[in-house]
Amino acid sequence: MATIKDVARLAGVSPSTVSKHLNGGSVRQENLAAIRSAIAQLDYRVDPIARSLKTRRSYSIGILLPSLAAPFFSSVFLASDKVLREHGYHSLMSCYYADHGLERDYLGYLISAGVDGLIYVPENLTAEEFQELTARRNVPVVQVDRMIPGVDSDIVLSENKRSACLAVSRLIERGHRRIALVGGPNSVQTAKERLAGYLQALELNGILYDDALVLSGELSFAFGYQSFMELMSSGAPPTAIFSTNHDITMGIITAARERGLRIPGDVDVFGFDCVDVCAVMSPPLPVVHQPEEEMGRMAAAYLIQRLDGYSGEPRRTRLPCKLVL
Amino acid sequence: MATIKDVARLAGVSPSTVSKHLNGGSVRQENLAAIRSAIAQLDYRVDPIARSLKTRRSYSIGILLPSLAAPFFSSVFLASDKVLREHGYHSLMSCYYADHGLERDYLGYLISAGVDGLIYVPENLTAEEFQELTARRNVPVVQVDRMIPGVDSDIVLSENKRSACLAVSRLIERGHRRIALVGGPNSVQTAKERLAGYLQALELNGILYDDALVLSGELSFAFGYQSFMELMSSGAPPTAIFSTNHDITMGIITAARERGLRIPGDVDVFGFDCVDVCAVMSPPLPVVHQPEEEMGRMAAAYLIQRLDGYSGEPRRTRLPCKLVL
DNA sequence: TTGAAAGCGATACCAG
DNA sequence: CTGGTATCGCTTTCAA
Repeated sequence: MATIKDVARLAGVSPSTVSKHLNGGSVRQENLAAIRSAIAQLDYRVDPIARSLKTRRSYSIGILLPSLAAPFFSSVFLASDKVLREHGYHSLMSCYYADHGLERDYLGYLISAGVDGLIYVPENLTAEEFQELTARRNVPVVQVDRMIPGVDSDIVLSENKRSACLAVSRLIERGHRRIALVGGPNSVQTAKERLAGYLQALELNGILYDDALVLSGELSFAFGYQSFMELMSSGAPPTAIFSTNHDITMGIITAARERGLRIPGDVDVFGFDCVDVCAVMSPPLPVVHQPEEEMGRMAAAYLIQRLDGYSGEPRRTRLPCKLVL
Repeated sequence: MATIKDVARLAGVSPSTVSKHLNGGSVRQENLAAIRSAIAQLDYRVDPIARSLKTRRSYSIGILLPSLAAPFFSSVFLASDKVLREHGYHSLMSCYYADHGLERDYLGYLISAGVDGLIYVPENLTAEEFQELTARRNVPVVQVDRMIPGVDSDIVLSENKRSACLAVSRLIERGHRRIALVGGPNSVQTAKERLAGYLQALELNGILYDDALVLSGELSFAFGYQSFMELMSSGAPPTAIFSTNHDITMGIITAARERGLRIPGDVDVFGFDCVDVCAVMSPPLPVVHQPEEEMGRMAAAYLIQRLDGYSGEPRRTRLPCKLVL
């Protein structure tokens, strides 16, 4: 691997001059030509490691997320990546597969591995763990989609409670009184908020809360499938289900079909996310659509502002969702 | 941020001694204590950037993949991550969202960003582009799931042709003669191989190839959905469909249900991947199951061997798939 | 505009 | 075992 010195030597200038050119400075015509040719000849490329040791910038952004296989994240991070790239950054993702140990480890790793900033979708970390891992490091973090209560960072969320309430209200308007909720664990703040919205809708409509109708568990296809079977096997099954997660929704739909139950004929279902998939069903499955692209863009924008020196109070943005019926 | 010098000063030893301890060397008892206490007191952590400038090792492995939202990749990289971690490495993923420009850019970026090795799922790059981007760099690459023809690296694939042939043969055994294939673009080697298996099965069974029954396109839900509609709207629709991709399969199933066609009653479908999802349908959708975990583990193992100095010929491994009926 | 020299934070060699 | 010194590759004064 050629170094900047090799280039300098071949071009007959000093390393400083090469460096200057590399970083957009102006150089005398003839030197410019010589440097360019030397670079081409040697296939020289700057070593980002060495560069960032000196500059303390790597122009890479860490993305820490719990799961690869969710269209929601795919959309969010495609959008954030686009913005980041426009500003000269690259995204480096680490997936912790919803594992607490991995989440800790990768958070610590990314923070000290030299990323300039971090977009983080938390799941199981406590505020204390987070503080400990990020203390003294000067890496701005933006939490997306979820948040660790007690962690002060920029945050981009959607209006989970409000959207959930609207969705459930919709089901109530359609005449349902026994509405189940199948969602994520309470350790996930976002799941809690959606549950709160569900409860609010019940309350607003004078419907009594029935413990047996609320199932919280893994954000997975399997959990959705099992939950459906469980709910429908009970003595008093719900007439409608509000599912607060994509994978869960898919599990529910599959289970319903397997049981020979029509949606929405026999049981009504309201989902969250996965608009593309749901829109194509017949009839389309109504869902709460989160503004993935905007969430991604905004997270990236917040991060870039911090990297550009902005140091105001942590911002908490709640983006509105749409009900797609 | 405290540096090794700060620690040395506080501990009353030289940086070299601290470094020795940091890297597992033995140090006199009293110094050990002093160093440890200094590290704790200062919350010192080694700077991986500086370290890797010197050692030329970052203990990070790049993972370059075309898509986040595929359970297949999730399984593969969970498995590879596990192996890599056991050997002290971390995974850093970049997703290029099936975009050629992004694929190029991120490949170049990762290669020069200091990853020690790369696990790569290619899609659109030519061998020339690949060579150019990786030339002179000494980063071992393992291709997984797909391959760029002409690129000599370790490769872990599954037996695409054979599995496809078996799957289609199965459909033929069930009495089908008009079998459609819906799969990926020809630029993806793996898609080609599966098509080849399909053709082989037809030939072995004396079935004439019908151009109208073979649809190649994006590896997406939408393409599967459209393809199904197109196939079933034609004058002579197939009685069975072989789908060579998860997302495509989901699109097909959705479309079939929308049309009110029963699987396998009205139209038979054989899929690829997404075993968990397909197993839970009723009746379970038969699929070719690739050994994701083993693919991931093996890719990681190959990489680690290279990083440990192994320099034999590039290895091409074909892992057998299972038909899950 | 240019280049000599210092330094980013850590490791490695080698003499003591 | 210990520590001085050189060095990794690049950027950054600062004087010329």
